[in-house]
This record gives sequence, structure tokens and C-alpha cells, in this order.
Amino acid sequence: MASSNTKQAIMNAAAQIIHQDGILEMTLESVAKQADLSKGGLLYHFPSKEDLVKGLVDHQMQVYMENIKAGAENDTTNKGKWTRSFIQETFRQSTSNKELDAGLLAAIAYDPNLLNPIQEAYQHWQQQIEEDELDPVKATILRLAVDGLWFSEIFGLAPLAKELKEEVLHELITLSKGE
Amino acid sequence: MASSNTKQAIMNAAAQIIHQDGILEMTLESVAKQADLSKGGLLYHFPSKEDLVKGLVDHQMQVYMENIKAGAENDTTNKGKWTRSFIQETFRQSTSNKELDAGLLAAIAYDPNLLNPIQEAYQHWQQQIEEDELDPVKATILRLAVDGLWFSEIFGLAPLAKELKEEVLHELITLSKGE
DNA sequence: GACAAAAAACCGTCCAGACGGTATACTAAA
DNA sequence: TTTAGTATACCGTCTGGACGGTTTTTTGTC
Repeated sequence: MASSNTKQAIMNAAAQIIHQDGILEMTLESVAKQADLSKGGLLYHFPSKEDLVKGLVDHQMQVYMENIKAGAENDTTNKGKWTRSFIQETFRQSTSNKELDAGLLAAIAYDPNLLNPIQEAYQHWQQQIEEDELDPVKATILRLAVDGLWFSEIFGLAPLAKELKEEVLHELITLSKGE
Repeated sequence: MASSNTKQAIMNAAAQIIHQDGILEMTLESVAKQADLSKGGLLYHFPSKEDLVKGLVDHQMQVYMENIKAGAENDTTNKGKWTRSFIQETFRQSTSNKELDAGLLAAIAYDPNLLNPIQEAYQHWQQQIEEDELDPVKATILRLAVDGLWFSEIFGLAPLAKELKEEVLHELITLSKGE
């Protein structure tokens, strides 16, 4: 119980360091310090650095997956429900949740294999989106657009002004309701 | 003249290692070996590792910028020319040029500040796209969609099948020609 | 064109520091 | 007294980069 909280604190600390100072600054010591813990204490919860990165990715992905599934299932309109849920949830993650960003970057830096769970989830979503009672090409463009928005936030590549961002989201949702 | 070739070879080597083995494997020694050079020789051309990463980013961005500018200027239709050029060139980069990917990932890992030139270029393009005689929201969505496509290639997040990818490109270009 | 001198390109070794991880000791609660 | 959790000390390895040297290319002069 303390264990679970500490684990969470450690992952938060790691994500924050990655976000602020870059991946190379995320050392066991720096994470431990940020989480107000000793290196030994950290290693008790994550026996290796790879375990830490894996923990980051897996934990964030679990939430991400559950939310998208729930969004699709609770949508009263069948047509485009997966596309819509994907748009909503990815938009939300991209603007508020920096931990998934950190996990993504850490994973590709430390070991591309750690991306596997994310890649599998995406494969599944892409399939749902292509079979969403919409034109597959247009639906895919909607998916790519939110991904692009997320991308722009991660790397700071002309992230959209708040107002434009809201308009883009609104338009994407509208388009997800079909022709 | 040998200098220029060697520099290019070194950057190629660095990009290849990043792409194959990840950022952490890109050490001065591994790059030197891949470029068929000694560590001393490498450090002659790039006095520090940061210089190497900066070189990667700057060189690739220069090409990227020139191509987008040229594409817009050579477009006979005024409406949507920047959006179209951005789509074309980013699509091209995302499918064939892995060096910009490598530069992007290396930069964010080693020092987020190294992303500045890319960020400035994007800011400029975004502005052109918003003033491209198209609906700004729709034009922005097109931009984001190609970025999303690039994103999907970098991280392997459900990269599109070849055929779908072509259809998406075609549709984006069509949409860039206005309502 | 010959050739010395200077500059450019390149090599291999060495080292201080940082890092991941182990071993072990401590502490508080049950 | 056991055990989960934390702390401290320590070790072996790797890495960036400094450095002194060597080879190759260019340049200036006759």
C-alpha cells in the first residue's frame, strides 16, 4: 500500500525529469532524489532501470486503453464511435498527461521493444477505425490528425494556440460523425 | 572537400545507429566505427557530441526547409500552396528520410534546446498554412494529419499499409485545393 | 614541376567522472 | 522476530573528451 504510492511517486518523478531535462538526465540517482528516496529504495521497487521504463509505459497505456474502450462503448451513435473515442482520448492525453510522452520517449531511447504494448494497442485501434462505418481513408486522416496534434505537443513543433486547438478538436469530432 | 564527405559519412553513421540500435547506443566510438574512422578523427570534425547532434539536426532541417519553400513557390495554384508543399515534403521525409527522425530523437534526448531550429521552422510553416487562402482550421487539420503520419512511422504506431498511405496522401492533396 | 613548409585530416591512448547495479546494514511495524 | 521498506557504501564498466603524435593534402616559391 505504501508500496503502490511509492511506485507511483517514482514514476511521476521519472516522467517529470524526462519532460524537463531530457532522457539522458533520468538516472537512477536523479529519479530517486526527485522522488525523495535513496537509490537503494528505488531499486527495491524497480529492480532495474529497464523495469522502471517498462513500468512507465505499461501503467500509462493501461489507462489509455481503458479510456478509449470505455469511450467507444458508451457512445450512443454507432457510426464512427471508435474514431471519436480515439480522438477524444488522445486529445486529452496530449494536452494534460505528460507521463505517456515521457514513457514513449524513454522507451524508444532505452529499448524499442518496450514500445511493443503501445504498438499493439495502436494496431488494434487503427483496425477499429477502418471498420467504423466511415470512409476508411477519411477516418484514418482523423486519427492521424490527433496523433499529429500529440506529436506537436511532445516536440513543441508549432503546438496550436488554445483556441485553434479547440476548433480543431470540434471539427474532428464533427467529421467523425460521417458524411 | 574530403572534409565535407567525411562529415556527411559521420552523420549518416550516427543516424543509422540511432535508427537501428537506439539513441543510447550512439556513442562516439560506435559512430566512429560505423563511419570507418577513429574517435580522434571524428572529434576533429565534431568537437563534441553535442556538435554532432546539432549537425544532424541543422543539416536535415536545411534541406527540409528549402524543399518546402521551393514546392510552394513552384506551385501554379496559389490557394493552399504552402499546405500542399508541407504535405508533400513531410510525406516524403516520413517515408524515405530516416535522418531527420534520428536528429529529432537525438536532439530531444541530449538537449531539448537543440530542437529550436525545427520549432522555429514549424512556427513559420504553421503561419503560412493558416494564411493559405483556406479555412485555417481545415488547413491545420491537413498539416496535423501528415505530421501524424510521420509520427506513426517514427514510433511504429500502426504505420499505414502502403496502399492506404497513398490514398491518404492523395486525399490530403485534394483537400488542400479548397472547398 | 619540384619541393619545402604549413595546414588539414586523422589516429590511439589515457583519464576523470558518471552510471547501473550489488551487498549489506538499518528501521519500524506487525 | 520476521519482513517490507529504506539507506549507505562500494564496485566494475563505459563514456566523453583531452592530448600528443602521425599521415595526407594544400599552398607558396623558385
